[in-house]
Amino acid sequence: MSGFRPGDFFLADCPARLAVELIADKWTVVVLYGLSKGPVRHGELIELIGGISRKMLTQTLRRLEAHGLIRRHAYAEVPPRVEYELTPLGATLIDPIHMLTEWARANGEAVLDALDADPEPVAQSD
Amino acid sequence: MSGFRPGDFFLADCPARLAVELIADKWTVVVLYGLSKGPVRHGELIELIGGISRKMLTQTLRRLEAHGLIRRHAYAEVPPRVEYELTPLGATLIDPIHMLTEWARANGEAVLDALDADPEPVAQSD
DNA sequence: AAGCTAAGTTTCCGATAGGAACCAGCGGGT
DNA sequence: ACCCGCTGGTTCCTATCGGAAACTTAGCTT
Repeated sequence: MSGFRPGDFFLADCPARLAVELIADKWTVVVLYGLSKGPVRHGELIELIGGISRKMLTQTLRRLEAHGLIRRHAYAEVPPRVEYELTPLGATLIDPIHMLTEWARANGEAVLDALDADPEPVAQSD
Repeated sequence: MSGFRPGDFFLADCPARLAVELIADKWTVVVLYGLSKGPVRHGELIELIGGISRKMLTQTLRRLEAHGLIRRHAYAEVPPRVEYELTPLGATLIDPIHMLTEWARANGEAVLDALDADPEPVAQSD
């Protein structure tokens, strides 16, 4: 075909695809990054991240918890206090995420330049 | 707050967030990976990737083109032939993507284990 | 003339995303 | 005694996402 052979991982059915789809949504990477420096409370994440709704945060956290990437710690206090922190497994994702953020810092502007160099009607305002 | 100071990149308003949101959708990373070994035709990508619809592929390719990550080459032939390839900018994304796939290869199974260790009703079958 | 081909596009429709607003439990002010 | 508000979470509702499948275009084969 074009350099790939049927056994190549990542394309079609393979565990890598599952894993990539796990983190390839709007908030997962941002939330993981927000937890990268230690335990953080729900409300702290809300203002830290900026732009995420409570619902999406809770939903993202639940999914990460179910996938074993973070751990939830609810303290029986009033008002409630809930902290989230990376598991050792989750911590292994921080390096790849840092590579992405490094790329973004280095090339983000080039992407934006390309965007308004082609003012084609792609109808989206990323 | 919890180790972050206001100037930290990535959280809230910053170019890194824009860039991460650019690639944080279901297909972008997979398509870029599919192009990582040289020019590929539309139809080749369809069967190479497996599971993507023509519509989503076209849409993803258009967006990547608009962001300057890939280049489209349409040959005036019948039946049509269109090849896509990474731009130099797009090629810089391959390394971060490889880190993700390496992570996935190493830890994908652990994630799946965690998933069916918590059979909580998260109602999704990633 | 009919049918194939490859890349797109369009239409239809179910699934998902995501914001606004609401809920629960309890301590404190008045 | 009553209401307020703090915090994490959930419900409701709509806009968007995204897949399946039909349609388009134009030259070549049969």
